[in-house]
Amino acid sequence: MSSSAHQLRERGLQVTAQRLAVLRAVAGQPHCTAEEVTEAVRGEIGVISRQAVYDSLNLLVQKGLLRRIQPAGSSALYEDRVNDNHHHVICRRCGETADIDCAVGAAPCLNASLDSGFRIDEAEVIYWGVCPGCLGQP
Amino acid sequence: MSSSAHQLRERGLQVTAQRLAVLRAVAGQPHCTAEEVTEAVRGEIGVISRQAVYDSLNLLVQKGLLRRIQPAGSSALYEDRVNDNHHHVICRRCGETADIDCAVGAAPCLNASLDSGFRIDEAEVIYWGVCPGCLGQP
DNA sequence: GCAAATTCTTGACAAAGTCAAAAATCGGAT
DNA sequence: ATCCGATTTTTGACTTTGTCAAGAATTTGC
Repeated sequence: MSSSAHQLRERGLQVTAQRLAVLRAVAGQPHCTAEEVTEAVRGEIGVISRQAVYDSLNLLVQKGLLRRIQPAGSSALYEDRVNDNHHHVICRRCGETADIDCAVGAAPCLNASLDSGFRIDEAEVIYWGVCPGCLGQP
Repeated sequence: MSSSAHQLRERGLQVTAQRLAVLRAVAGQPHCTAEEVTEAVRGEIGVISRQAVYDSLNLLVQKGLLRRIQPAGSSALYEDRVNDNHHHVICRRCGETADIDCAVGAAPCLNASLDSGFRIDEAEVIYWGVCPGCLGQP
């Protein structure tokens, strides 16, 4: 099995109620903000400090258990879909964020950059548009 | 001709020393921050308020004279290359940002999103890696 | 169960940007 | 050329998102 506790231990991290609750919060609400995580965790384990939320999120992102996206005009969002090269569509009107699988393949557009001199390790793609809900109300 | 002043008037905007200086600042230093714009403008016309910088940048972005990119972990950057579908590479170590033309074509990856229900109008791509300069010093 | 290391809490702080109202400037009409 | 209304800029407080640092609490290997 691969419980959250186990995943933490595997990476040399201590298992704490806060971290477990943060992981659950993100799993339960993909594309959530740090603030939404805080609220969800408080609903579950009572209290958590803002700093613990940020520490946990940063650490979990760094250890590869969570992924952070940071779209223009919004605070950072977190999700637990990791290592699967998907991208995001964001609604310009309501900010709704959805996952999207890139049709180009496993490494979208990575061939674009051969002559830049950079050693590139990630291509991040964000699509901007209007979501189905907002399309209905012009 | 298409001077900056002319471009402003075309869009129904008044021509002010501040706006012209902001446009020149961004043209002279692509991928600059609002703060760098402020410094450049102050060097040129003496004083400008922070609010005027933000107002101008926002307005010019909205009117299509500038483009804003907002990479994770950095403040917003502005550039005057507009309407030409280029993307960006950012160095994870020093933050250097360079332009890059997408090899995929004029509308990169836009086909990815047919089944999302979103009406997509832009695909924003940011490549993350290490720049030539930083590669030399490990 | 204990000690050392890690983690959490608390509270101050920082950066980036926005809000609102008053002052100044721009530009078309006289 | 000047005036007046509309737009733009200044000023200064405020908000949001996140970080820093030090001490208290928790976790975990022994």
